Amino acid sequence: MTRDSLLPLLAAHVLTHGLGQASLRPLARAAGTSDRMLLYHFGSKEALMADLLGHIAQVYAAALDAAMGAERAASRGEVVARILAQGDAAAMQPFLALWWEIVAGAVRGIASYRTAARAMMDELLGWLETQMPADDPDPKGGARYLLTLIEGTLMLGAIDHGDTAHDGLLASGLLRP
Amino acid sequence: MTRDSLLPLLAAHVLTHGLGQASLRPLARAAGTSDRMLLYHFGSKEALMADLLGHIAQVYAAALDAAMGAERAASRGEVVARILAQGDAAAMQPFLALWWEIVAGAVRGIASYRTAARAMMDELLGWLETQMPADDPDPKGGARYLLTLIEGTLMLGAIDHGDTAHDGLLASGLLRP
DNA sequence: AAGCCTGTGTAGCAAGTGCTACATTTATCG
DNA sequence: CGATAAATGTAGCACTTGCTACACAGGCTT
Repeated sequence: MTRDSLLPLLAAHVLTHGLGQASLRPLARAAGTSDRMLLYHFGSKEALMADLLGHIAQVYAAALDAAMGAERAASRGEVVARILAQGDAAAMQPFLALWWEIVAGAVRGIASYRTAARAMMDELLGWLETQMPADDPDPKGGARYLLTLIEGTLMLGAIDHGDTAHDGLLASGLLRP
Repeated sequence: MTRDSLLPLLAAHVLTHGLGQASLRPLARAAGTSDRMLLYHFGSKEALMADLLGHIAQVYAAALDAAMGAERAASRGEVVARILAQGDAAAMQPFLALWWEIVAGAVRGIASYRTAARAMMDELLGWLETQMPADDPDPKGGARYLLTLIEGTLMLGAIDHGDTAHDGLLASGLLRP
């Protein structure tokens, strides 16, 4: 059991149960080892969480790569629709649920959370830029505009205000009814 | 020490220290009482949190009321600028920091968090509608559009991507450079 | 073969968690 | 005043938290 072979098991547990349940003994159980060994491999819980969040950010990046469509979208609205469909996919749900815990931790100043949040958002923004329509007049600014809208939509969806966000997107003119 | 006189003290502690540190003994210390008495007044920690989050939602609503400008904005961009300036205000920072913990809890299915999140977002949306320009062609949809943008901006700001959001707002055409 | 480093199990510690039992004070009402 | 109820203090329980001390195996080099 090396450190690298443990990370996927730990990530799986955190993705389904959340960061609140991420204490050493449950994590160890999920990875088939003991709290003693987790500390042996990672040094401390803080270091473990840093490694783990880093690993999760990598997995997220890989998931985005895998989801990257071959051909570009024809309009900004199509980009938004594609990404939101992507966000609704079952495979992305655990990431979304985890995301808000990471944001909350980042705001509270926990360094590893900040790092993971930045990494995941950089990844998403980069991906978004590649997805912009070929004839977009301002792909860079447009990607940032869409990212802001998308994140707002995801947040509203997370608190049962999905309809609000949907109506907002309709009013933006990006989506057709 | 009645239940209602305790709530502001508890809210103050939670607003500055976060929900992660909200265990009975620290809360009791902040309110000048004992864990024993908190349970006596609220019945259980779960009930306490429900009451507390409800109270915080009320305080938030009051803060929004107090911040409501007298005259309407002239354009959607001005509405966004006003609200973001409002969000940057020191008085709102504790609410913002708490907000993401509430969202994270809501996503994990904790009922009282969901309720508080809904209440606060309903309040903000209602406030936003009153702030829309008088000549806006679609105040209701527009408010939802702006809400989505604003929440996305706040989230990006929370993870050091404030510049990204700002560029996005510029690209949206709502804000002038 | 002797020693040593890496990996692992067992047991435990001090602190903190929500909550409870019991006793006691304080206030209210007949 | 005396009784009854509401409010509070003191101790503690069973459990979880991150982390550590100690022992002990197995394979490695010399």
